Amino acid sequence: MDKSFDAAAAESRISDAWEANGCFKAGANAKPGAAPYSIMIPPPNVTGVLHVGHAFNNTLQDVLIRWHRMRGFDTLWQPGTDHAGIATQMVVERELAKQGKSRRDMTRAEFLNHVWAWKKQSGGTIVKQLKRLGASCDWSRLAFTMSGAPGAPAGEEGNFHDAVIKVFVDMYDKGFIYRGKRLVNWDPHFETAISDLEVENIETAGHMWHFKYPLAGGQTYEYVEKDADGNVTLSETRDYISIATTRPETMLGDGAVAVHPDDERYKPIVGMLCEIPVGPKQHRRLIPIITDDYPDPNFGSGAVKITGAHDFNDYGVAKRAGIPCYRLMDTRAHLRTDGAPYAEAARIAQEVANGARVLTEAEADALNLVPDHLRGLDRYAARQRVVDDITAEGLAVMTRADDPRLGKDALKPGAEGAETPVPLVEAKLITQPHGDRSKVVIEPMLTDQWFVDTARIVGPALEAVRSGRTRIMPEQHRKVYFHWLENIEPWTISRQLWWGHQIPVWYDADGAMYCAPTEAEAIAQSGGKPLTRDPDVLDTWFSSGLWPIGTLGWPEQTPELERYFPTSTLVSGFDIIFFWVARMMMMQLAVVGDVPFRDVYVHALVRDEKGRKMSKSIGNVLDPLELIDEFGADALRFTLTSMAAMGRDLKLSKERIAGYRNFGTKLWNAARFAEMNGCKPVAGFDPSAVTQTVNKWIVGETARVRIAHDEALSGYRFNDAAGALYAFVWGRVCDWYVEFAKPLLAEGDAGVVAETRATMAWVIDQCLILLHPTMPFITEELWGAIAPRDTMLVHAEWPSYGTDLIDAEADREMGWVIGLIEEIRSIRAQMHVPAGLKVQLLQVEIDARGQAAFARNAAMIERLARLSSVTPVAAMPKGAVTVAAEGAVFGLPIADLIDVAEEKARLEKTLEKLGREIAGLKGRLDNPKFVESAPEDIVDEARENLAARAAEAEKLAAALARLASIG
RNA sequence: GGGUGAUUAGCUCAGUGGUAGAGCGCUUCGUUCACAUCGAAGAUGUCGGGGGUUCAAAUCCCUCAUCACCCACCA
Repeated sequence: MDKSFDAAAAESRISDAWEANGCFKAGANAKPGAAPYSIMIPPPNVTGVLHVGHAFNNTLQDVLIRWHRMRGFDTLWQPGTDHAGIATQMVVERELAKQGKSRRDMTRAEFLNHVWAWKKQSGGTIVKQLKRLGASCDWSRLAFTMSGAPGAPAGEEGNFHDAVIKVFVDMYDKGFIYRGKRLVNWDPHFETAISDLEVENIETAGHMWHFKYPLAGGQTYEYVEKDADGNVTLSETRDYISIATTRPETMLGDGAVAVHPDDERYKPIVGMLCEIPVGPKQHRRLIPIITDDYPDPNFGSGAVKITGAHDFNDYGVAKRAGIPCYRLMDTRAHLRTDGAPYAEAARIAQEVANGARVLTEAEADALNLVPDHLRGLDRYAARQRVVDDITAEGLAVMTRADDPRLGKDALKPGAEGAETPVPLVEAKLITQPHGDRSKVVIEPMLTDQWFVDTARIVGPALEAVRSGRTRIMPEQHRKVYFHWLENIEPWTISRQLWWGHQIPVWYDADGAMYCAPTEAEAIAQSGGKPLTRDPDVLDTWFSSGLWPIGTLGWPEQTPELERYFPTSTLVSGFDIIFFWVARMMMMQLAVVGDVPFRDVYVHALVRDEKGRKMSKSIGNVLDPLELIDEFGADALRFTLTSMAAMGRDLKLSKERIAGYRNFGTKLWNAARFAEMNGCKPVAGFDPSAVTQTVNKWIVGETARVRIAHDEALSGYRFNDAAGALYAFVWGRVCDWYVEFAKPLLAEGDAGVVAETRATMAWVIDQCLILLHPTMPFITEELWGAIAPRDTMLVHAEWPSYGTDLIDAEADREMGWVIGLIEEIRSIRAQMHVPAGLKVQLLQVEIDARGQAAFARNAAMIERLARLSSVTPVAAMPKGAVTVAAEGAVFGLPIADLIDVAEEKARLEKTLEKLGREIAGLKGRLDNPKFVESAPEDIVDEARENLAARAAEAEKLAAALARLASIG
């Protein structure tokens, strides 16, 4: 065997062997009559490359799957990828752009061919990367959320598309899906609607302008402001109403100005008309001043302009008050260029405002109220023009340059100075919605879209978690889940993209809708009319919401669906609880009436060592593949598993991974030691039949760690499971058992040597088995290297031994031996005894139990404490250092080597510490309430502790006294 | 504006009622035949502040402070 594990060389070889032997296939290694255990992989984007988050998520899944597989469950880990509508279309369009091509120059079918071609070429990347991590998915079942879609090339067959379409049609028929013109989040970059969840609200520096809307016909009113006590603080005659806005360009689409019904300041003018201070003077529009509960009298001027087509709040007000919504922008958020010239549109709008005319929604939408000189401008360019125009006209509200409201980032055109009036433009932090993919500011847009009426299917999803039919762990995420579902809004599912599942709805010439799985059926429904299909596709999450049943063959009642659904565990990051987990719950319950999974384990985010989210722009991204290259997949996996404490973000650093790489090397060398000492696995070895104390002890320790590991993993406490294994392998097996075994193997009689070899081989095997779920590669390699085996380690039998292997007497004895060795080592180090020098141990007094323990383990103690001999003496000689152990006193005659003062200091320090402990224990035991109320075992433990500490203190006090007599 | 979580050794973090641990780092020593990707020994903590419950609090409750994240329509 080499000195260390060559991960780079071994990993691909081992991976190939696992796959070649079908080790990961559904049901592989299942015991007869085994219970199913299934996990659905969160499908990574087909465009994706493996990042640390994937590595984390999939490591945890693999640990669970490998553990269950070894335990003989009928396992399925279902892999696959997601077509990721927007993300993929974005990538392919970018690729096309490099070749000077654009989607707009080709037909839909042509573009989709490009996407499929791209998917074929690079869609397998992430799958290969998952394999490098060691993910033991049943790769023969690799699924894709667009398989079987029309236009899919050979090799992309499957029925996922059919399942998605069937669900859409069913939900449409039940009325769970509807179409309507609504204000939706519009991404001007991708030119599509997106759902609420795809919007990120980001606080950005912005401005709030204050403008005057003149009252129609030069009317005036007395504007009165009062303080909280009702004292008048301002009273003046005004011919305008002051409006504050962060988006002046939307003034063009105003349909009204709203004030709160209780706002005394504006009561005189409610019902009047005021003028929008933009556009050609001769066609300036007048709009009504209305009341609504929405305006907050304490914010801004208390008056809000109502632009129903470009603001969600305004939309609500407009709907309530019957104010028309005038759309100002096109799909790119440029001001509209279509429709009649401004003069004509403004005239019609004015008739509406005057109450002389009523527009239908469609008529209002067709009206382009953008003044001619602003048409075609980008929204931000338009904003500047509008502000300039109004300011030039003198309709900006003026204030003094030292007005604190202006803030340091306020726009202050013209002269500076406190006495100089400037337009009131407040510098303000504005929370603005951004597209999570495009990063551009979202424009609320009035468009026709498809929606899932989530309120109608949310009930069962709430109930399933409330009742515990599906468990969400850690518990805190239940609240998040409940909160979101209890306040759920309709889900916008249509996207104005080409890559995705096209909505199965057709329209006839009159606009009547026909929803059917195929065009032929839609035509039949219509009675044979010519139809055109809705061009939109479905939100990616609509199809991934069907991932559990879709991958198992639904709507066919396949054996896999029968066997593995509902799935056992879902492992997901908290960031997609709403996007994915909640929607899978709702949709599976709505479609097949059952929960998609029993347990949901929600893990945290991986961050960099400074706790920042990893992002390309910061440049702090750790590439898992590079980490695997550098440290091996096992090291990365063990690190992630060790850090997977529930509910907390984890900060990943290379140092930590290096530490666990070293752990692998440690294991490797323990196995190497075993090999070099002829420790071969013995068929039929019975761990309960060993006779040597040290062997009994390590067998018991092995049982302990198996129990601890399994309990931890059953509760999804991955870090505890990994920690227990680490402490056992390094802290018990390597630090002690291997060292104990050395003298036995070198000097023991034939029987002892044979038993120790067999035990050592067994212990190493147990280490490999127990570590395999977290460190599959190195353990598989060692498994094969140690001996010829019937099966690969991936299919080895998981042990079930329990506490019956723990021998209390062996435990106690080895605890005593280890304690004694540590004590002697500690004294040697503190007294500066040269490490290589062997010293004599004097046995001053020892009870029968200690005598026996010492005798059985003398060779080990001598070796590990570096003793030259052990000599019984009648009394502690002068100059010997006292070594106190339970039931015994030893001495180290190292007088000529030590400094009396130093030894005195050592004893005093130890005594002081003991004294504190004794005082604490005494204090508790002297308190009658403690003895009465505390559990018996706690009290007993305290008593035993006190006795042991007191005995030790006594011995050390004696030693100190003796030392004083010398000095 | 709501909500959730965090605050423990120099750093990163475990620890859900019994008197505080790990890894890394640090100090000293070590070429003992598995391993220097190692070994031995060691130092370092008013467990964020304050109050309460309890025989007993890092742990439960209240409060304050700071930080992080999520959700949210203040023009």
